[in-house]
Amino acid sequence: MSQPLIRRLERHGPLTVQEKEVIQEITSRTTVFGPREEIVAQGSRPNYSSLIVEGLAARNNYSLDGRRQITAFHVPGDFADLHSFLLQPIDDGVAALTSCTVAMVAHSDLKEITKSYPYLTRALWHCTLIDAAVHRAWLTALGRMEALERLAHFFCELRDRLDTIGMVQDNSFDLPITQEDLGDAFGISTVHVNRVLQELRAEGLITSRNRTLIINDWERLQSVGQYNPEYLHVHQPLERD
Amino acid sequence: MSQPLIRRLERHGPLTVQEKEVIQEITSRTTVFGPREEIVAQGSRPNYSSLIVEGLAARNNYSLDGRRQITAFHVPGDFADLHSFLLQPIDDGVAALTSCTVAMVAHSDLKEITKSYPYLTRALWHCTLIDAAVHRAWLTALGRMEALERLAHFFCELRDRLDTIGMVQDNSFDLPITQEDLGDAFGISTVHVNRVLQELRAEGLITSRNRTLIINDWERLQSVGQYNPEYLHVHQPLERD
DNA sequence: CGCTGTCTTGAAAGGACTCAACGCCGGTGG
DNA sequence: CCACCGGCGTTGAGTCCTTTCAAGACAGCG
Repeated sequence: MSQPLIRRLERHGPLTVQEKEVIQEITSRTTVFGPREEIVAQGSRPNYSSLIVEGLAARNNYSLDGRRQITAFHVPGDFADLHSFLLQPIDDGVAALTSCTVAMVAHSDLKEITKSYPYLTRALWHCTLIDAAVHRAWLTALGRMEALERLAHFFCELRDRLDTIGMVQDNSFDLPITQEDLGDAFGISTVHVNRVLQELRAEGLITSRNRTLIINDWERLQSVGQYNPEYLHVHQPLERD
Repeated sequence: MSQPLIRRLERHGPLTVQEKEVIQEITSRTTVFGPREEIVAQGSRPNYSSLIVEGLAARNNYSLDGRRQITAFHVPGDFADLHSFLLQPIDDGVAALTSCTVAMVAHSDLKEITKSYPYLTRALWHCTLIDAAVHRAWLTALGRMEALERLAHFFCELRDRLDTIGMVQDNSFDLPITQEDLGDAFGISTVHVNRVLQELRAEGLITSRNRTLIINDWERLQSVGQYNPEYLHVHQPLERD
């Protein structure tokens, strides 16, 4: 299997043979985590960053009184905590939603990259910037959109992110996220998630059963969610020189 | 006046003379913007990043139907859109809240830094990671906290950020942010901001008059806002080698 | 002195929450 | 092979936080 990080970085421009070798090398150590298992603990100081090779993961931020906020979902090819390279301790823990294969990339290797591979450095930096751009899209959703719009927006986002890695067929994809998770991500109660999902179904926008989401009306779902995929910068070229 | 960016970066570790010279050089071109003036337009593709040298600025993200979400506030020493170096077009515009002195740092200069100054590169990357960490703290506030807690949390955050640049005296500081701005940042209506502020005042936590905020009970304000300053990474050391 | 942006207040309406109970389904173990 | 169990989804009713609309007060500025 080709390294998902290489594919991910090459979305923005080709890598040299040498760069690809470096990536291959630093991502060779992998571990498998079971569903609901914690990959990185909030408040810990790992000396590696976790790259999702396979599976779906979430970043959890528990507030002082124990409420959970999911700050990100991660698909294969995403670094779940690349920021822990420079930011310690880690302020949000990573947990597997499904069974996950994770590559542990040593921070020392990342540091070497910043010394010898300027383009790779910018590409990795770029990854963390997209992460932040998604945070901002979520901020707008949480701050200024209603529950129905938030979920519609998220389903659009997830569709596009999964599509770039070939995990969408006919606007349908696996959705191993519980209603409780959705609530914790988008600031609504589990009960209300349930009702909003019913509304999306009743509106003919989606079908969901057995952990599978089918988007029945892609145009209208985007419109309801006020979705504009630009913030994902999926194929934005990254200048090499 | 010593360059605020140098002071900012040196919070995490000393710079070499040469590094300081580089920073001094790339931040030499400055412009002044009046209150409410737009510094960078949403959707534009600037070839420089804006460093706030003096004044207070906000990042605005307008959704498709025109609602505004403020995604960040920036104090002197902050890059308002360092991410535009690698992420184009810019997804959130920058606007001055007060009169602002802004240094325009050419992206070409930043790219040169990534080629020749690994430590500076990591330090700048680090700046964008803290930016994202603040986003996550806001996500938790917007998703899982009530209006009262959100504002309490923000006042704690702002106090600490202003304190590191010497703009707080006796737990009081200038607050040139209107109630409408606060609402747009924390997902509440202007009317409700007003009522929540009254409650914070009635509880004896703050006093606010004439664009000045006085924190009367710092301990309790932090407790109400469930505030833990760790995510700001104010004095986290950044390894040089 | 009047204008305009900002702050304040009141009342009614609505979106979302909490609590509590029930249904569904796949997995486990006897 | 079936009963039990736990996780997840669904439903109903009452409550509460927050919004909207509308109007008035205040303050700085030209």
